[in-house]
Amino acid sequence: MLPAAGEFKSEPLRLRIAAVLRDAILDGDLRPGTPLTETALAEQLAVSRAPVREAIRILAKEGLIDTKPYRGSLVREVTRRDVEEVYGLRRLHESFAVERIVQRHATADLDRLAEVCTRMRGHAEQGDMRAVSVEDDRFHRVLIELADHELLLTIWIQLSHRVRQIMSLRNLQIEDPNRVVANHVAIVDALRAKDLASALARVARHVEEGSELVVEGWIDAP
Amino acid sequence: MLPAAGEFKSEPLRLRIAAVLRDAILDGDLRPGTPLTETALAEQLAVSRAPVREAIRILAKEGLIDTKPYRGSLVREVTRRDVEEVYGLRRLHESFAVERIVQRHATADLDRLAEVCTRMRGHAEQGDMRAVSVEDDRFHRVLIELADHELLLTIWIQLSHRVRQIMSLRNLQIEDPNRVVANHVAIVDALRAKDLASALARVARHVEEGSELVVEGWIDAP
DNA sequence: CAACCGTAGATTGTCGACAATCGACTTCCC
DNA sequence: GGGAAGTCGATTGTCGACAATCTACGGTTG
Repeated sequence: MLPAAGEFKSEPLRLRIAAVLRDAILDGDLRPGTPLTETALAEQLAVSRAPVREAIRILAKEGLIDTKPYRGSLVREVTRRDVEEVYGLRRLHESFAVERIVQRHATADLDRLAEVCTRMRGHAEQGDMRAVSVEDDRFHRVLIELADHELLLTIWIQLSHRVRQIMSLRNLQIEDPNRVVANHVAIVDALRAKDLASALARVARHVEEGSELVVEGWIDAP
Repeated sequence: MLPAAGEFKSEPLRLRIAAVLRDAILDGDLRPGTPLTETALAEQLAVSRAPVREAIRILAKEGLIDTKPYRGSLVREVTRRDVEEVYGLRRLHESFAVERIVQRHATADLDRLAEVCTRMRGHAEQGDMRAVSVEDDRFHRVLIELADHELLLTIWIQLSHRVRQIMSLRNLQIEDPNRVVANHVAIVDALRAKDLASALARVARHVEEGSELVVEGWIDAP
């Protein structure tokens, strides 16, 4: 098997740098408040300031970094309000996706969701919580994709980044994996049955649960 | 009266350039398909390529410009699908805002909306359709602001840009100004009465009308 | 001692030059 | 005449240097 095209013709530097920084932020390696100075990063990464600068701009647009003119950038603080807003919009957009899926009779594509569920169940049975949450992410990503709405997808991607960051900052996996699997299966079932009301309710409930789990006891930085 | 602070300490160049280009695109002066080369723009604006480059990146993130690595940028084409997607999300987000406004008992702030309506009515009576649509924009912007949701607002701003571009590309003002005013007043009334169902229906209807008016007869570039 | 001014250090903002890449055109060979 | 390799112009990608700006600190003055 030949390597993917992306391996040879490397992406522009700024995108690779942005990806590195993004992962570091989203995984909590760069905690909120950490200053990001162009010069220092450029030196560390052994590149010039130009691509670093552009990477920072990209992440700023994604809401991961705060930048003040002539003063520098730092990893954005995540307040309780941010968490509530992110989850609120997440619920809104997932509901929208569900509506469209039911309307568009995309029942055939639902197999993609079902596949994710079975993989998730496998990991759950083996107690691999890490893998479960990866499939969890994928599930919701696929759900949005099935809505067949480009603009929705781009907004969703931003939101999902924020969600990932929030989860890493509050690294608790106290959820019951079997329950998580059951929740997702229930959503697929409702979609298969084209039961819009039920699907909406289950999605809303699911997001709500996650939100409560995270918001509860969230402490804002002073 | 002293000049505003912004007059003295000028914003970073990239932002001013981005603003200029954005206005040009949104007003239809730069039509979709127009190539934007960094060198040419830099020369025209008598600046270096760096800030021009950043401005282009900003607009690319906003979905106004398409960029291909090493190939250049051009004003993004707007397809019928784009129009449908933009209006679909616009409706979604305005509905969300209405829900929050009713929930949060923000009835006092509704005066801000009422003010916009009266200004709009004034312009309508004088037949100044241009001014009416400016107030129209402001109305929906204020509506979103009243939802008191920062993330929603940032997404909305992007959406409103796209809406503005779409309107300029299809410069028809065949709407009856008095009808437009009445629609907005009706929304405020429903909000005042805390009649969520009615407010949602009226907003949805309003957006739908605008959408139909624009989508109808939209021709995609080949 | 307090308030103010000015300066120093750090950081971003802007610039011009060079390198890398892409797509189209040309040319060469069959 | 057709196909493929090579080349060329245009454009972006990257770089290092210099300028502009901000804040904090320290000195000065009443």
